[in-house]
Amino acid sequence: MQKRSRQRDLLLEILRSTTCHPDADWVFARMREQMPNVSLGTVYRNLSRLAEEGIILKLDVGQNADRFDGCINPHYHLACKGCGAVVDMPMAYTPNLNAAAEAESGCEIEGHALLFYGKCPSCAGSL
Amino acid sequence: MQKRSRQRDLLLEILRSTTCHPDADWVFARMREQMPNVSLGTVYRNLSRLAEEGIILKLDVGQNADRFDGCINPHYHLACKGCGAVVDMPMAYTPNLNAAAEAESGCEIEGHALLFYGKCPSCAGSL
DNA sequence: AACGAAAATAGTAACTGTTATTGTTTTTAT
DNA sequence: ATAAAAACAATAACAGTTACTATTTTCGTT
Repeated sequence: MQKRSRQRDLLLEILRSTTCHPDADWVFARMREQMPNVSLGTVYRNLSRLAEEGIILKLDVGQNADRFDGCINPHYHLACKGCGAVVDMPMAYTPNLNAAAEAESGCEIEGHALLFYGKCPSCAGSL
Repeated sequence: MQKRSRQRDLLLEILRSTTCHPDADWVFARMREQMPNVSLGTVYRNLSRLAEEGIILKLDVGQNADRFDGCINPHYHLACKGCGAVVDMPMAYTPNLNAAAEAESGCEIEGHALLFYGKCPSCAGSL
């Protein structure tokens, strides 16, 4: 039987109030500001759990640490080679890709992740 | 000034003779069969280096360990939730996606990775 | 072919992100 | 209010990877 916790509520609130696709450490730091004794394990445990429940999204962006996203409608991302940021791409999600992939492959497709690499608007042009 | 090494030559030969998108440990095991004193550090060092030089491909498939691919013409992959395998998808690479992404985003796109998740042909249907 | 500087290696220690463990606290149905 | 279940804080353990150091290999020069 599942029970609420102030820690998980705060975590979700923090994650939903940013667009920065943070990693566990960033979330931990924000949590500590309001709840100084929260432990890193709790952050990891709840991030995993919420992701498994489909309440948040876990992103694998090829950098060392996993990133998380409070926005769960399917969309694509760019990992910026300049500043390391992960930003949402303003382009339509293409559910057709799944069918296209299933067509000749013999695979059972459940979903896809499309990750662009390059430079975010702030870093483009600069270097 | 760059120098060849028997270790790196063997590594590349091994990687090019398989289609299984192995991780560092797998490569290490195959290396040891033919070169019993090779060290794991050497495997990691050369995998990174070859990937940086664009001679091989480093894949980030959301599992714990990075995977590597001796085939560098751009193509897409599926990470199988059943057996953990990473398989090539028989579908055309879409260079247009880069332009589409660049269009409204203000980003400078260098490339993209498209990863499907689901089940590979062997695992599809089974469970 | 031998020499020597630069590059690469083997072996090992260290580091990073994450998960597991354990004893305590919090939650919630009764 | 009670007590069982769930979640927690703190910390240890773990996996994958990188860094270090002393030794070996490569290869241009002699």
